[in-house]
Amino acid sequence: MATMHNRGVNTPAPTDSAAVRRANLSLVLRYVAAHGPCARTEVAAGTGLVHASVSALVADLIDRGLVAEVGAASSGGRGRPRRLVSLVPARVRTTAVHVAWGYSTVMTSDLAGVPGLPRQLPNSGGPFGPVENLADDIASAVDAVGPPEPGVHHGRLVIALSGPVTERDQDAPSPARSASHLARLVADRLPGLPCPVDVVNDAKAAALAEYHALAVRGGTVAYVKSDAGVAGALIVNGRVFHGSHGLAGELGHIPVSLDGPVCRCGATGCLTTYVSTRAVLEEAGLGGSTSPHHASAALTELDHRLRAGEPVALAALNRAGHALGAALQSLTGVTDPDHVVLGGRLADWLPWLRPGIDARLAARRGAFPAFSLAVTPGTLGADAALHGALAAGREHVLADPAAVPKGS
Amino acid sequence: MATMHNRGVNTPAPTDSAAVRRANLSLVLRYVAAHGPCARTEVAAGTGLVHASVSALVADLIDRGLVAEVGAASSGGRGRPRRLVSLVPARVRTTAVHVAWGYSTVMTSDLAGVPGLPRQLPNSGGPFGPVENLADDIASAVDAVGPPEPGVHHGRLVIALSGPVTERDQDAPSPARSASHLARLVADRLPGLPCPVDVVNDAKAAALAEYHALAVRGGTVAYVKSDAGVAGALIVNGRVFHGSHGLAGELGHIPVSLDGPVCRCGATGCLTTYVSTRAVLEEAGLGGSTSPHHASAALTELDHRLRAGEPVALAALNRAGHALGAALQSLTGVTDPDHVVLGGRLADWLPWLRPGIDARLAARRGAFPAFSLAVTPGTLGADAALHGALAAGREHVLADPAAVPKGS
DNA sequence: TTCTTTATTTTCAAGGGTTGAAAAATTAGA
DNA sequence: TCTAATTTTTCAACCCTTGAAAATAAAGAA
Repeated sequence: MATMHNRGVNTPAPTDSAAVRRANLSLVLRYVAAHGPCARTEVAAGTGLVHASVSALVADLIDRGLVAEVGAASSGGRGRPRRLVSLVPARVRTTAVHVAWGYSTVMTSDLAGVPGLPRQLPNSGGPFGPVENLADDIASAVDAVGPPEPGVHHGRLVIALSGPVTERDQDAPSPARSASHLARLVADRLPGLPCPVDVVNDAKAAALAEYHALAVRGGTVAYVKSDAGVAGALIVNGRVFHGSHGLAGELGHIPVSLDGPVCRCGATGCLTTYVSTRAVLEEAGLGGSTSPHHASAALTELDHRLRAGEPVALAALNRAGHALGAALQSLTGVTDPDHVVLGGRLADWLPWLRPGIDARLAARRGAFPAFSLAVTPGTLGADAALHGALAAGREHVLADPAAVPKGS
Repeated sequence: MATMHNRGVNTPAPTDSAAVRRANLSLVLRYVAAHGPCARTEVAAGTGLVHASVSALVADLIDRGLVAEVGAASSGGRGRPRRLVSLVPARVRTTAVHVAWGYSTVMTSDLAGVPGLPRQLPNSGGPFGPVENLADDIASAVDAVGPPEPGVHHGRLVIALSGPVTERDQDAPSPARSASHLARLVADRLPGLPCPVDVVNDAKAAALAEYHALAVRGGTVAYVKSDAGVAGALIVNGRVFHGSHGLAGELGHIPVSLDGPVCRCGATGCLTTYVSTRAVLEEAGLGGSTSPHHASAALTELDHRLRAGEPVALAALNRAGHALGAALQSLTGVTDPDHVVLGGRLADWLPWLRPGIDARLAARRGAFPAFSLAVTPGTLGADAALHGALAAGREHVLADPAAVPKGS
């Protein structure tokens, strides 16, 4: 009797020559994308591939429209002039949708990462509503930007979301709220757009975007933001680190003190109780109302008072800074990043938070000579999640150019 | 003028058919190692490779002596009987050395992970001495177990070490104390053993060993131990996670409280000040002397008092348990592991630590339904680092069987 | 102007890898 | 003794990279 064994989920798939082609196509495309117009010789030297291979690979990429010749360039000396090839950014369009409470935002980008203008449109609810409504909202947002022009390949639709639909199916509260189910619902509503649909967590997407904005290669980068809630994510070697249940990098409920305020989560001394917008506003004497409108006005008022040097406001931020510093101390002890990016309100507040952060990290700096940790404000503002979703979409094309069809 | 571009450190190397062969050889070897004697058909079904490929790959592995036919096995029905192939564990020997203060321990293992008896021998110092002495000690430890028998391939010599020689060159305090320099010194002293030499951190090696002992696949596992000092490591998908400066997982200096005792590192409220052996002994009224002999006696005495229900001793452990629980709360918030293994003294103390740990983690369990975190004692005791070093050595062979030479 | 030199790109045979189909091997049952 | 069934091996076909040789194209020299 023949025993049929299926490969386990963690068993790698067999490798064949197609995988080799994929990897080398990706290598060449990334090189051209990163180094601008360049000759085949330069690509060969930069990638370690041989001239002959580069010729074939570039020809393949030209067939797929991802790369084009942009004329010759005599390099000073004699000899056959170099024929420069360059990325064709417009060949691939990536679309990202971010669903918030009351409105959705949609944005596209080309392969070079140049984004189109973001478009906002009202929706029927938020990420916490029925999943069918969610799919409707996403589909109409995508419809609003219209179909891609002929000859433009639609690479991927990426949905940035926070709420009960999670990035990985195994973390979803129920099968109906799994990423794959939402993706299928959206795809069904967009029959004219036959492209893969991904769901990413919005905080993780924002982290990825800020990581790319740093323009560092590799390393470990942590991202912490505070808006409605405190969230965060960890980027390791350019990829989101999920952890076992998709909760890695979520610093909101890190304990800062053994006996701090009681958090909504039930624990005591969570970071959230020190640095959330609500906590800071209350500590500054500006709390009381929960309406979004009032909160916005209160934030403006807080900013005025901070700039005016009002002692109560300064004390509130100082308290938050020390708490955040302690959290970063924990973060550093566990994951040893070299960079922390602060997003949301934390980016605006950083000047007033920094003394507390530095005080907490000073000891560590002294004890470990090799230790270094840069703490900087995020540069992308509220659109960070959208930009990250677009970057995730582009990454798929760069990693597997063979998925873009050949022929004009 | 031709511009020569070298590939950047993070740029992947080009892929070729040799890489394909390597990957598939590894796939087949891992399958045979994990599933015991099995027929080629079974390997094909389990790996996704085609019969023809499996035949060729198995023949290659037989050539290298890593696998052998172990006779036929009629599978009940009619048809040509299956010819079972099995791992040949004795084909490869891996050696690990652990250097401690005053003595070194050396152990070997075959490819199946069955270890030889550990051997201890006195050395001229510890990991903090001159690197030349370190190399001498390691070389004489390896000499003590003798050369491998003819026909046995020596896969790798792995050195488990804690101290100023770090696992990665970039984390070393000076070039003279880099892992590659030590490896070269050791290799020079062992001219008869032409095999690669690796240096791994002993806490990280112990973490890897405990991970393998759990027999889980993938996931995120954290390891924390307390002996002379508090250390730890993080295993992600079966590999050590280093972080940016090789300090990831080092929980010793996580802040547990904003205003705790002052630590030697300069910060306040570090985990070390609550759970280190010294701190617990002092808290239990058994501190005072720093001699190793006295500490050992004090630990035995502490154990007696704990079992007798002595209130001061119980209080000391309770304090440590709550601190450790808070640290695990931080750990969970940052990296979201599904398993924490406690090593060293912590494994012995776990029964008395658990109430504090559980109290701290209870809130988190309630807030995140999907959250789960098992906390278990390590099962490998003091030899964990050696076992981990051996596992790291075996992993190299399993990942690249082509490095083992062909021919008997 | 023509020839030589130089640098880039393409072409081509060779070698290694996987694959699918056919052939060979081997045993149980008719 | 023959047939069916199952496993293993063989073999031609195809894909990919590689190294060397050929083709291409411009600058400088005669």
